[in-house]
Order: sequence, then structure tokens, then C-alpha cells
Amino acid sequence: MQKDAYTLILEAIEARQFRPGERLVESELAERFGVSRTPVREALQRLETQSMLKRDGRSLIVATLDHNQLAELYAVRTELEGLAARLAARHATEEEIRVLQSMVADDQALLGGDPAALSRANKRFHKQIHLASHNRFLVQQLDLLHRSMALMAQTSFAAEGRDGVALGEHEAIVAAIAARDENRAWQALRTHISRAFETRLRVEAGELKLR
Amino acid sequence: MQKDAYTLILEAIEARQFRPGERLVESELAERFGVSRTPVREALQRLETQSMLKRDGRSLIVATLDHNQLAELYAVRTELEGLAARLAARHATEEEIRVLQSMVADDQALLGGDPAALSRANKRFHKQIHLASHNRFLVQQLDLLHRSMALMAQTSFAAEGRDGVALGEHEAIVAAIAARDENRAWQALRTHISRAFETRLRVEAGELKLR
DNA sequence: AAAGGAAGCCTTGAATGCAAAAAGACGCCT
DNA sequence: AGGCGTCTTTTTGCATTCAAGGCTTCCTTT
Repeated sequence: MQKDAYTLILEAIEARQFRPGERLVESELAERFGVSRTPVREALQRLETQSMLKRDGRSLIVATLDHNQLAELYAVRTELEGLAARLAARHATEEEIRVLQSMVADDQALLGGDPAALSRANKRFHKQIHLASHNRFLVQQLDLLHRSMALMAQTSFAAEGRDGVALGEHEAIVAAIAARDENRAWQALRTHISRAFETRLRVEAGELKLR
Repeated sequence: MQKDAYTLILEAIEARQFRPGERLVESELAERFGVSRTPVREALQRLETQSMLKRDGRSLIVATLDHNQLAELYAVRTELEGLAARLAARHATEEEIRVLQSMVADDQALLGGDPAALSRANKRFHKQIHLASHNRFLVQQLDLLHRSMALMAQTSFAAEGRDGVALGEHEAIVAAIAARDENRAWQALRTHISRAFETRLRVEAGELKLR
């Protein structure tokens, strides 16, 4: 059995096969995925409630993120990721901390490599921190945010030199969590998000080169 | 034309016509609302993605909130409402501030009255602060949280004396926002949420009487 | 009497068909 | 030639139907 329509459409959006602003027609998707319109419709509506899709008149288009929305998203993200770091420092199990440590260690090998692979590793790292917070509402809300981030142009890891800096920031976060230092973990993660936003702005402004 | 299935089911959950834990059967809902199973199905799936419904085997039940989840929810809520207060102090227009001030003034008249009316007024007040943040992601996420709160037993305004205290807290929040004092607004709203949680815990423990 | 199995019913998942509404294209009139 | 109106086509929304899966209940067997 193959994946359901919801997953297929979501993956297609995340893979940028459907671009922000692009219109999604039920019958086309149904044919493309070899199912009827019914499951496609359901998938589209679920994605709409998650703000991945937006209504434009009667039809649905892939949501777009303008500059303002980007700033708004990062404002919320900073707060929630900071909370996640604080809670992870408080609630993470020793096993979870070791997983975080090994993730950071493994990421050394990826430095300078494929930006897409770096981005995936980064996603896994942050996801692991979310889970370590042991707060399912927080996990859910951060999931939503990260979904919306998939609508952005490209990963900030494509920026020249960003990967090494980010890895250092990751190390600082994990160290703070391992030390059970809530405030330091909170601050380290906020700084990390802030830097990532800054990088993205520089790329957008054309100041930073992409590899 | 009447409201769509999604709104009807959501309202029924919020009105506690469907209780947490209760199983929702598509065909029953379809008959009750006089539509076919198709729009009911779509509505149920949307509510499931918002965590208002939960899968239990193959069928859907209204989500339940245990004590742990309550604490997790309030942890996230404190952070997001605090951010909303900070952003409202920064971004609210003069008109929005005047609306907040008049809301607080009008709420005086409700003191000691119907807990349900107090709760509605409270919801409107907080919603107005969310909107004054001028951050649509934040509004969206807080909407989600407030939805989930509808799954809780009853409003904390039913607690003896809570309404007067809460109104005072509301006044402090609005004053800080009007003064454009971000930190004071942030702190005032966090304190307010913290007190509300505390009240709820006291009620749950049976320490506080309900009116 | 209890446990295991089979049969039937209930419920969900998916496809198809139909109607209505919106978007677009074409022509007509000014 | 341009604008307005109508007709056609596309696309969505909803209903109905069919199939598959699970659950319950009852019967049988040990």
C-alpha cells in the first residue's frame, strides 16, 4: 500500500513540486496520485486548516510567505523554540540528551556538503529538542510552524559558511540542556533562531552568496 | 443557508453537547445536521488535525484533557499570551487600545453575573489582544490553544471571587499596553494566565467553591 | 462454563455521479 | 474598436453507492 493523498500532497509541497501561489485542482491531483477526488479533497482541506493552503476565491492555492509573514513567523518561532529548550533542559531524559549529543557529533561529517542533507539533519535536531520538552502541545505547534517554513524559498544552510556557525550553536544548545541549565538553553536557542533569521534576511537581500 | 457541518460540529463540542471521550459517528452527525456523510467526514478530519478529535481505533472521539495535558497547555499558553501582550504593546493602534479599554470598563457590569457571559467576555478580551499583536501566526496558534481549552470542564470564572480579581488583572494588562510598556504588559499577562491556571487547579482539587 | 471461531452487522474509506457556481470565451451591440 | 452580456466549460460541493474492515454476538466445542 502506498502513502495516502495527504502525505503525498504535503511532500510534493515540501519538495517544491507545487510552488507557493500555485493553484491545486482536485481532479488533476486525483489523476496524478491515482485516487479519486474524495481523498484528495480531504487532504486539501486538512492542509488548508494548517495554513499550508489558502483559499483564493473558490479554489485552493499553495500559501505564500511575504516578508512580513516571515518576520511574524520567526517572532513566534523564537518564543516557542526558546520554551522548548527550557523544557528540554528540565525534562529531557538522559537517553534523549545522548541522542542530541550524537546528532551534533554526526553533523560534523556533513559540513560543507549538500545543503538539503544539512537541512534535513537540522530538522531532525530541532524535532528531537521539541520531543525532549515532553509537551505535546508545544510539539504540535512547532510542527505547524516548521510546516509553514517549508513554504520559504530555501534553507539558510545554502548560505556560505552558515553550516559551521549553526553547528557551533547546536553544540552550545545541547551543552546547556545536558547541564540542565534552563536559562542558558533558552538563550542559546533564541540566539540560534535569531541568527538563522538574520542569515535568511541577508540572503534575501542578496548580501550573502549561496553555495 | 445554514452554517456548514464543520462549524456546527465545532459549536456542538464547545457547547459540550458532545463530551470529551464521546464517540462521533459520521452517519449520526449527518442525519442530525441534515447533510450527507461527505461534509461531515471532511469536518471531522479538519477537527482531528486541530486535535479537537482523536482517533480511537478506527473511529473518532472528542479529545480529552487530563491533568498533565492541562499543565502542558498552560505552559505553552503562558508563553504565547505573553508574546501577544508584548507585541500588542508594541503594535496596537490607538483604536485597538480604546477598544480594549472599553471592554474592561464594560466588564464591570458583568461582575458576579452569569459565568458563561463572563467567559465569553473574557474570550473576546483576549482575542482582541491577540489581534492587536498584528501577528497572524500568533493569532492562529492562540486560536488553536483556545479551541483545546474548550475541552476543559468549565470556565474558571465560575470560581468564587475569580471574576473581580481577573478584571483587575485585565485592567493592569490594558494599562501596560496603553503605556506601550512591553515588559509590564508581558509580565501582567503572564501573571494573569498563571493565576487562571492556579484557580483551575484549586477548583479541580475541590478547594474552591463554584458559584 | 469458558474459550475459540464464525457469521452478521455496523462503520468507515473510497469512487462515482450530479448539480450549482464561477471563470472564461465568444459574439454582439453600441 | 471596446465594452457588455450571454453561453460554454471547468471546477467545486454534496449525495449516493459500493467495498472492506472491524467489532460484536452467538454458537459450538472442549
